[in-house]
Amino acid sequence: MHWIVQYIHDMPETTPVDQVMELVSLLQRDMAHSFARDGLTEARAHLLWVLQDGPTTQRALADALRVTPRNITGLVDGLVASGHVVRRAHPTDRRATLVDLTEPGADLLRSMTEGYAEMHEVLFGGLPDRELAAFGRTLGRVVDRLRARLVEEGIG
Amino acid sequence: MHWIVQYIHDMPETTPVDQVMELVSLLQRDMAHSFARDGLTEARAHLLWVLQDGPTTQRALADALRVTPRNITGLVDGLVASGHVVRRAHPTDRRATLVDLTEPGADLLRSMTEGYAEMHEVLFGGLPDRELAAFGRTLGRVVDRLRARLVEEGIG
DNA sequence: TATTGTTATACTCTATAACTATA
DNA sequence: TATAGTTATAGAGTATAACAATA
Repeated sequence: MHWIVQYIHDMPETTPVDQVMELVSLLQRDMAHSFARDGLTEARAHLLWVLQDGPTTQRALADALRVTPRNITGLVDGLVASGHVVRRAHPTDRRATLVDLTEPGADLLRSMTEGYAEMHEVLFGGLPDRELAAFGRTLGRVVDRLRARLVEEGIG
Repeated sequence: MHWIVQYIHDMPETTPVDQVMELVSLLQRDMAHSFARDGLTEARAHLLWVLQDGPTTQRALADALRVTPRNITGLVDGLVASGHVVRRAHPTDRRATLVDLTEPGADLLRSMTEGYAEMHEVLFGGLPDRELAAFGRTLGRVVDRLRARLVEEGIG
């Protein structure tokens, strides 16, 4: 299938898998840059992102970020120090801690959400609707395949 | 454009950007799992991958991996300890060190290359040629846009 | 003077294990 | 007993700064 990309970019060795890998690499760099500009690391940005859904226990954050509870302690410590979140007592479970956004944290999350929305324009702006629709259909299948593979391998 | 994915997956809030982000997330997890199975971290796997092109100076590795030369010292130390690479004297520049694959390192790189080739089947196997071609065309444009954005922002 | 790679130091993310408080 | 979060400890990746050897 080399010809697909050859035709467009004249890069004789580029395959669709290469394109996907480059997309991943570019997106990682772009996001890391955005987060750093906001004074965030990727892990802390991820945690903040999860807090969109409201105050969350550290246990739930550990599940969402797929890291151990111990890591959440450190990430929350950092975000408390930077003034983005606060720890609050859980109303019914005295073992648990709720992590909640501060006002500056909520502001930052809002700007992150706006950046996420702008990503649509960056990636797909000006693309014909039919082309975008077809792309979305195929991408949906690819994502489903990959998700199935992870489940198969017991990574899910 | 929400309807695109709604139509297929009945996930009312999923956008093409969400799909791309999930693709990135799933691929990261899949790769991290593969590398760990081979006793590698992502950073060391990346370094090994660059060595496909032959013996390489640490300076060149730093550029390829986009990290400081100091980091390369640590990564190469680890790969030397695990027996995957060796340091060799540069034939003409006595300041420089060439990093080269050992036989076990070359074997592992070969299996990584095979895994990369199999990724085509995982992601696209069974997809009609026309659909894959269209996907590759659109993905090429998306990657180009993203690359341009990074250059614009001075990240390139 | 500039470059290559190192030592020294520090920060972040990650993990496991042992522990306290609570359910 | 089980769960939520912490302290203790360790390893890996990253960075800057200062340095020695070489170009």
